[in-house]
Amino acid sequence: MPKCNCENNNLDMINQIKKDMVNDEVVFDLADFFKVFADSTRIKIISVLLKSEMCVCDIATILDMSQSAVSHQLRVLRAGRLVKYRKEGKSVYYSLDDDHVKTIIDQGYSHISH
Amino acid sequence: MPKCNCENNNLDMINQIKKDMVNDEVVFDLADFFKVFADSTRIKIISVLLKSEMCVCDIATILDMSQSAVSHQLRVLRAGRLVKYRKEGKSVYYSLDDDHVKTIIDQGYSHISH
DNA sequence: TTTTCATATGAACAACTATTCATATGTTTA
DNA sequence: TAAACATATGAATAGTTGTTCATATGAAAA
Repeated sequence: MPKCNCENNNLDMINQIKKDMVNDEVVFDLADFFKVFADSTRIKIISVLLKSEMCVCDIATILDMSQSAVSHQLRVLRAGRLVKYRKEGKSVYYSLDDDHVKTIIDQGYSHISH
Repeated sequence: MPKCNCENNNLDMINQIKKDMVNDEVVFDLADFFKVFADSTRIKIISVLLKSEMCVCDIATILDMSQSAVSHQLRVLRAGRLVKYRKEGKSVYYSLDDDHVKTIIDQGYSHISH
């Protein structure tokens, strides 16, 4: 089955690892989860929400972005279950809805500042 | 400056958060870091390397992928400084090169299995 | 040295994604 | 009720990304 002759990798080991591989669907879900963090706009939105609950318009103001662009990205954050929201009058207030978010962001910072 | 009347967000607060916002370049770097995790192929490669150092060909065999596709993705992992490699004869052995990798993957799993 | 093998890489293409623009929805105020 | 406001969303577009195919590089074997 292996096409090469990497001398330290025997067939048994390869077959074992292949068998132990995580289910494809789980891997896709995990990749989708990280995709949420893989955009600078969404990271900025998360950064703002780490400081305070905030309405869409104020997020747009702080980030110098259009209301539409922010709303589209909040939709992605919602789909990823990273934010929750509450409606109050005409406004919608978003806030973080996951304990892992800060941890993951911090791990990321920790890495890039090697 | 704020275009809306979200009553609990005053101008001072908005300006303060705006001023405290992380530098754009850092945010881009952070997004780029998470982009590395935002692909199922790369997550699979990382999963394999979490178990053992491995040559390119064996990774391709385990994941049922072309050598070229794996090599291209290893390049991305290398650029993100997530893997290191050593050459031995004709083969190149890759392994994980960052303590945060397992932590971040685990955090991800922790989230998606809510 | 020539061939074979393991890996890397450039170009091309298809699929995906973020933003913009226009508009819809739903709430409050006049 | 009509107008104004805050947010959401669909369509279109530009930019990005992952894979394939062909080929290059570099090392070992014949």
